[in-house]
Amino acid sequence: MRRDVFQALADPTRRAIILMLAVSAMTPNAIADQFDISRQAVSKHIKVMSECELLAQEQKGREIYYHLHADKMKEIEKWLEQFKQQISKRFEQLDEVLIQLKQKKK
Amino acid sequence: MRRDVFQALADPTRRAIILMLAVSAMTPNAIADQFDISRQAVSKHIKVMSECELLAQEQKGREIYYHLHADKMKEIEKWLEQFKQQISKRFEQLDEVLIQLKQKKK
DNA sequence: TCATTACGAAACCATTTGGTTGCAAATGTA
DNA sequence: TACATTTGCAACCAAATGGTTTCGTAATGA
Repeated sequence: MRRDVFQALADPTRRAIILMLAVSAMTPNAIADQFDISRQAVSKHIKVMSECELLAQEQKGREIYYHLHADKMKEIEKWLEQFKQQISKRFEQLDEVLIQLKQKKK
Repeated sequence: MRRDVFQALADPTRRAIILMLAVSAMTPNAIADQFDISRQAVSKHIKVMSECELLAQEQKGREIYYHLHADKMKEIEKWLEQFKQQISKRFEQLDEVLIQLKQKKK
């Protein structure tokens, strides 16, 4: 099983859960109330996100509050930075072509 | 089948392909040469990315050059913005708690 | 004309995914 | 103590995923 933040973001339900937990920690029941799927289905999503260290749990009596480990999202940003860096290479290559065309003219 | 940019990014091979195509368009064979999997496996990844409109093809004789539709990546950035906005709400709530504590002291 | 090359499509397979229902354990409450 | 609530875990299922091999077809070049 692949377990990284990209995998966590791949499912729309998980993305919605992440946006909710970004505001404040919640219990599985409270999260499940917001969706049309079963509590257990939500629990599975929570498990996936826990496995990629996006979530931390805090037991309070019989309730478990899930907190978002927001820093993990930086991995996405890091990749996006890498992506933009590659894009800039494209333009560098274009520049080279233009320079070569210029030299041919001479 | 879910077909969005998040899905496209979920697989590490696809992420690597995207980074390559960000620099310049490539043919399926040229892409496959960079990986240990079969050309057909790469073709499947290309298909997934095409279906979520991340790729555009340009036929040149018997070769097909796949170009990256880099703008599509903005959907990821858009979601990340939304995420950060939610995170900021968390601090607004914290501020409220502090204000309430202050008022209780009086 | 004919072999080669580049590619997509199809069939197949094991594994993963996203969902379900049922159950047991732990905790809080009457 | 008895009962209700919150939760995780296991079993199960259909569909999707990521890979393979095989085949068909269109363009290239000798």
